[in-house]
Amino acid sequence: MMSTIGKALALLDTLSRLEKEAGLTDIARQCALDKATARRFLVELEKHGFVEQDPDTRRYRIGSGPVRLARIREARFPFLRVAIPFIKTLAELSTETVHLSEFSGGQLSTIHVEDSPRAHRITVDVGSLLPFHATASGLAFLAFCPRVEIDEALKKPLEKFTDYTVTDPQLLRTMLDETAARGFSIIDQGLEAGVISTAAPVRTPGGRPIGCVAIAAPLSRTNTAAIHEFGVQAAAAANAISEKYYGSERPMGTIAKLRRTD
Amino acid sequence: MMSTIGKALALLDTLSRLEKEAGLTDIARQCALDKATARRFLVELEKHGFVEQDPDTRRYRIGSGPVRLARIREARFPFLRVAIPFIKTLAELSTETVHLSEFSGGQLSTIHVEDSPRAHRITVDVGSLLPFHATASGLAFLAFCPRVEIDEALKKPLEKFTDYTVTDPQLLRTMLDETAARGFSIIDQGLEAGVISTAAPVRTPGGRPIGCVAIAAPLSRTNTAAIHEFGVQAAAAANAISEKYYGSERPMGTIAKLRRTD
DNA sequence: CGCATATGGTTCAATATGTGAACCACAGCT
DNA sequence: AGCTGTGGTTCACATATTGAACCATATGCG
Repeated sequence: MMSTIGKALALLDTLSRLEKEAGLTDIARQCALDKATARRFLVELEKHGFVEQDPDTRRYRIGSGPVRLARIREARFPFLRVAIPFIKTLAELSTETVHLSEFSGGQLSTIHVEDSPRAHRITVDVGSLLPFHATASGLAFLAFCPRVEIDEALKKPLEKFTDYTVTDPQLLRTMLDETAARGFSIIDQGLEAGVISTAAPVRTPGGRPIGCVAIAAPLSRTNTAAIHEFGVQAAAAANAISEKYYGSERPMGTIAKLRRTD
Repeated sequence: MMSTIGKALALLDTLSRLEKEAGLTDIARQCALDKATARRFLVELEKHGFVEQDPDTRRYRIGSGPVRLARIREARFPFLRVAIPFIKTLAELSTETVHLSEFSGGQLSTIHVEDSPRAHRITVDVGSLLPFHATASGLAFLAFCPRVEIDEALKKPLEKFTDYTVTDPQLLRTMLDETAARGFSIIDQGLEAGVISTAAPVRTPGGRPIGCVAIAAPLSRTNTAAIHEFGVQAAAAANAISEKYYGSERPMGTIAKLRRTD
């Protein structure tokens, strides 16, 4: 069974996914918890500032506790601060929307977006989740994970978001192999029709992916060559971030050759 | 006894206070938990991205889970975004250090600071905690809280930070009354010698304080008139933030008259 | 080298802790 | 009046949490 802590954090998570503040009954239902249990959790979380209850409406929302922790985390581990300049440059270079994701709590979520300067562009919301099998980021992340984690990810039911979403584990495996070999992933309309994306992982010196740099473009104005160029650029940016972030430790195997020779 | 959730969140909190990443034994000791318990918590927290374990050093640090939540919180409840311009303006106007605090988890903590442009200035760290009885912010916050919460706050042992720190509950009560009547608080060297501060609460339309705007100045270059002027400015800023933040709902009683007539 | 003492991590019986059906109290609606 | 929806509370029962004692490994040291 899931621990109490796990349940409480899951509650926080669902509360964060809700469109807006929610009432006790709602929250309990959404989390599949008893009303009494949900309330005990909420009270406990509130004591520590992780949730707040509006004194008027009595509805609950995420509190400012996480904000405090986030500031400390960012101060010690300034992933965003390091990565954003590269993302910005990449957005200018590619003239397409570039977004950065981070792996956290078993999910890959968008942590920064630089919009394409063009009028016709892809928009991505900060905070949105990126399914492993249906997005370039997901694929790029998974491709550099240990075998076990790939197996586990592909074991779960894979949602079909568009007519083009690949849900066959076997086919996904070959796509992952290609991604690993190439250093970047390409997904054609996996999550949304009309969008093609490419992504490459930011990795620790040990080679573990911690997030991805992705470029998303309207399918209508791209071709194979352009996508490959984007992929190379994304890989270069991801690699540059990894290096800058972790200092100039050993430049990590497989993907190193992809660094642009500039 | 404290709930499991409480203990886990307390662990997160102490982990956040530690200067850097910490090992299992350290963490267990700091949180007064058994090693086994601490580890179970850490594992559980890690599953949800609230802590990370460095794969090499095996030490633990705050994870990126809180960052996700914080972004969502700030998107829905953009306190900082709304408040910062006012804080900036106030810093320019007063030429002293201005800081913004927020109530969370039973504590008042600093969430933003605009430094004085002067060389000789007070510095305040983002994240630092503001004791209710010894800071202008604490006093301003408490002064507009319901009686019960004042009683509770004054019941706790009150630390004496400097020779000037007021720790007598009775005297503090009269100071709170003055603060409530005036709309802003003044604390003379309550937390640090040589520093005088004034603060005013940001409040919900219902009148509940959610945080404070405070101005901190070196005692040596201020006088009664200047401090009062700062107080009025802080109250005006706090009020402006409250209004902007909560829309133009009813301008909330007591403090309304303090809005600057500009 | 061997012994001592750190560290991170694991086990399992005892019990403190969390659980949830049933329970209020209140508010809005018919 | 009743009905139905909230938020919130209680308490006997069940189970998740606890921590002393336990590894395994690593570092320090005479």
